[in-house]
Amino acid sequence: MSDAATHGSLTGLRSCVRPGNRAGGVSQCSRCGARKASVCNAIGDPDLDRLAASVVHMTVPPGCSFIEDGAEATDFFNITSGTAKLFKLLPDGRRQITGFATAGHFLGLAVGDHYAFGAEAIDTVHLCRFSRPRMTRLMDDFPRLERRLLEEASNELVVAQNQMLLLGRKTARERVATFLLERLRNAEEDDVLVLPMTRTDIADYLGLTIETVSRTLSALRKEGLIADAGSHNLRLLDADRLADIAEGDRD
Amino acid sequence: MSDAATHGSLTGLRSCVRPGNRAGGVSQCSRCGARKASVCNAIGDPDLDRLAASVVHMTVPPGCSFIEDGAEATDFFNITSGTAKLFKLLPDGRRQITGFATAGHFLGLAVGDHYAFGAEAIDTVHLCRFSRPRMTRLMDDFPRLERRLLEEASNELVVAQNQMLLLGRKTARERVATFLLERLRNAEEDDVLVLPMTRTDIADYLGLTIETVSRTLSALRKEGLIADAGSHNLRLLDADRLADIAEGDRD
DNA sequence: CGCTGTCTTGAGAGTCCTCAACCGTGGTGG
DNA sequence: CCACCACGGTTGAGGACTCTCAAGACAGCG
Repeated sequence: MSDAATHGSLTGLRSCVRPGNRAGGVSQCSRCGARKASVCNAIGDPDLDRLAASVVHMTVPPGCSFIEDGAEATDFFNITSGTAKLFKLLPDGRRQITGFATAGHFLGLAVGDHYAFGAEAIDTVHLCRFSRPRMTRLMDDFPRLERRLLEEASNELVVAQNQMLLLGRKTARERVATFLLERLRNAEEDDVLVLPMTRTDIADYLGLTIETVSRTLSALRKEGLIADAGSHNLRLLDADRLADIAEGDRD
Repeated sequence: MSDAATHGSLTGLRSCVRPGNRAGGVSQCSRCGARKASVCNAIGDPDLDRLAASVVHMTVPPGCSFIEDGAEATDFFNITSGTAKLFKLLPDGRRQITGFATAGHFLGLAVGDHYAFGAEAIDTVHLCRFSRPRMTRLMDDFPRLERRLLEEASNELVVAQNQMLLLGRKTARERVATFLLERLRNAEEDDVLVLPMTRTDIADYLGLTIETVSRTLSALRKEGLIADAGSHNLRLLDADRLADIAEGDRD
């Protein structure tokens, strides 16, 4: 944890999160934009007040961490907007980003009672915090919620296996192509994707260096497969070709 | 899926599994050696007959696959003895082993209704097969089972994140050291570990080539950190030093 | 005893990393 | 207003770690 600063922005470590407010009225959860995509949709409208009473809303400014690797796992989190990075560190500061979490993602599943990863906001992140005891009670009362969580965990496992394949067996070019297509799913438009994270984040996610990421993107640009579309935006010009590259076809 | 044969033993693809028998008597599950470590321990003795009636025992010979990537996910599996490898393939045959599953491991959690990985027996594997509908009914009737599964999935996620760190950021030497220590946990003796898998499997698990694995083991042997202990066995002579290496300390 | 498959070891090549310089943008303060 | 700095990103040259290709050693088995 020494010179992690050389690898990331690292404003983190001391959490710079505002205390947060208990969710005000009954309608809070029903108006939540992330509800459709999140585990909360396992709880029906009539019971939403139970849910709303169990959560604390929080706002995490960019660059601030809200889960610290190894800390006691006291809470679960549900992201309602923004993007966070989840990561693990080696003692010498090498970092692996294990995933980017956006609206609807549920965080905090841990073995034992300590988090096994860190989490830091990339842009401003809004999230709901559940204490463990409250969450347990919710699961007791709403079995559908528990089933939904199992479903979510299964999804994450599949994603993790894909990422292992990427990290263990794909070339830099294939990794970047895979990443771009993956980002497409989080995109609003058909071919324009938003990259709120820095090159350093992308590199730490793909198991590469920022130079290799930059060079690879430049190459794809030169080949007419992608184009700039403003700051932190990219346009995919040939997603089919990128998909071929991502799977290792031809080069 | 073309020349995967160049990367692994690959007797697989066509499943060579014997049909299997319904678990005979009530006592089958209570005598199961894997019960202690498996999700089945969520179900109390009085209900074990319900459990036993829901499973089919199967024996999978070495080298045979019992889960095929992309196939319809009709069953869950619980390994009771032996070791299986879980893997994903790229179209050109590159393989990533995402994990080794031993007694107590629960397999088959999938997103949607298709498996996202393949599974193949390394040595002779004995397992219990649950059909999805039966499993769903069991979870309905035994909420503790469902909670246990969520716990298991959380564990797997933590393991997966560690593996991503390994694949994305560790050197060959660190990877091998990490692997050896990981194997130590599955070992019966304090310092002797069993490696039922081939070098090819280890390489595909660590994101390396068999040559690099072999060279790295030779180097550790030369340094007096490990020693041969018979076929497929290794003795760890300095686990502390290996732990340092695994985390990137000094060299 | 020869065959086959696994493992080991060596030499050379290639991909990606390291080190370094440079560019562009945004914020700050003289 | 603009110089200055900090930060993120790009590009280049050289090097290192791991891969590829190849040959040989070893063990199991018909």
